[in-house]
Amino acid sequence: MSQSLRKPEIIKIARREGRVTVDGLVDHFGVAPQTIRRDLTELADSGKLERVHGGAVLPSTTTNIGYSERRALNQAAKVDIARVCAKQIPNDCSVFLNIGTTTEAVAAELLHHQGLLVVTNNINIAMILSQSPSIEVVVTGGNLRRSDGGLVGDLATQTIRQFQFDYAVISCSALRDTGDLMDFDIQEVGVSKTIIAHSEEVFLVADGSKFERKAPARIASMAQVDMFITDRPLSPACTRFCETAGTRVLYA
Amino acid sequence: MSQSLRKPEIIKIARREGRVTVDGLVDHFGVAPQTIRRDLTELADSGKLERVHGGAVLPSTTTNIGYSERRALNQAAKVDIARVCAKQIPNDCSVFLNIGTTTEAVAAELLHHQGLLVVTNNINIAMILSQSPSIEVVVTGGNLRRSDGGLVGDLATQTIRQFQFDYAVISCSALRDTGDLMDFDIQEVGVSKTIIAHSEEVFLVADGSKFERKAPARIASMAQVDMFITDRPLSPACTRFCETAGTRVLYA
DNA sequence: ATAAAAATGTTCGTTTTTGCGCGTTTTCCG
DNA sequence: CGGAAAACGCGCAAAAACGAACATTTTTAT
Repeated sequence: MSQSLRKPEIIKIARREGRVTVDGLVDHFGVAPQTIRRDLTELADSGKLERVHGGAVLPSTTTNIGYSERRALNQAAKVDIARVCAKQIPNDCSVFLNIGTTTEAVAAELLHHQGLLVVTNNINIAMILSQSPSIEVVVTGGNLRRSDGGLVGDLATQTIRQFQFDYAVISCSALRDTGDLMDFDIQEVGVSKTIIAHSEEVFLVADGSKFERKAPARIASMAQVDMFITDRPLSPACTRFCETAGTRVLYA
Repeated sequence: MSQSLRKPEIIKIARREGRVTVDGLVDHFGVAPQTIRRDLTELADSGKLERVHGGAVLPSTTTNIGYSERRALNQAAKVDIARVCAKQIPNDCSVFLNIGTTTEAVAAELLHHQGLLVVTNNINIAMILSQSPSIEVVVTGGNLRRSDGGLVGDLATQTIRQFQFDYAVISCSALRDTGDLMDFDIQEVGVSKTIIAHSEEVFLVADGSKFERKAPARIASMAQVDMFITDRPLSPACTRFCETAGTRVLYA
């Protein structure tokens, strides 16, 4: 099959966004629609994508709708945050990535790092990183949570306890002005706490919408986070809290 | 800059950007396009890059292609075997599925069972089974093997040791007439041995072509297998061995 | 210092890719 | 239901990229 420089990037975009449009790709690459159609047709023939009118989608009927919709939500912000986060991580070190669509975006941005050992309890991240030959991927055990591909429970914490990570990239369901990281799932909280305890540097990635959400279980305080990467300016109260706690804040 | 210095840098750029263009490299190094083409051709010949029109990309797709091609191989036989195997597994029990394309087919056939607890060290199986709301999926930890989505190593065996399964469905790389199950990967052997030790009933699924293959590492003897599901009649020697050992043989 | 060897640049014919016109199919909306 | 608009695929010509052969420069060895 003939190859093209564009095809790998089309797949990458499709993986990130869940779908691609002919028009969008025309703008992105600056080529004629016909050319994009040819690419999409060939990618569909080889099974990498599934052709639809106006573009193409991932062939994975597996990922459930709720999840892929959530993934698309605020995607642009997530990618920006992920890019900034990935820049903070050097080559040749060990990294933990936990559950979350933003951490998945970080995984995609890490694909071209070298000599990484990445441990994750997110099966989607494992699939993303398996593309790279220069990244060693370790998956924690655990109960598979259908809703988001996360591995949770005692098996997950057991595995994490056997490592000491250079960097941990974590996410959360909600954030409070008081500087508390909150989550919906109590099992996930146990995992996150263990991750923080076993990492030298903790990075929190979360877009601004997390401040508008509520969740019942407390994971940790921002004081335990070394760097917080987000997209919108924090509230004055939260800014003050981070300053006092010594948490660096980066804006994407 | 001499050639010896250019090639490593091309690879470095390719790793960082995911792709390189002839034009881009011409600008970067200030040499003629033909020189860059020669470099790229040689890098492609040595497998470091994959040549495409206008430049080159990382050869990451190669492993996936190899896998998807292998998956297609003998697919009809695998599905038949999988169907027979799935019929032998009741509802409401615990099952282990290990690495292998045939076991993946078994996973697909199990989708309509109820009340199963399935443990697996195969990430593809986890993805397949996550479609079913009535199956509890547990993934073992381990190092992700890019070639087939398998999780191997000490973490995997550690996890398995914490369970006792009603049924184990295992596969192997090759079979010998002497009734030995063989595998290519020594790490996988450790996992398989542990599975057998922690299961009440062991099912072996393997199509007939496995008898024509060779593999270096011995997993176990057929005597430790309770049921062997295959598609072609066994050799007389092997049939006799199974009778003596009390292994039931089913044909799909 | 000098000649052989290796690497690079140049030219040119060939192959691959791309863009455009146009008729057909699909989707959208009244 | 039906027509308009968008999207699609096909064939062909132009453009870009390619590889081979040969000239030229740089490096290496004696």
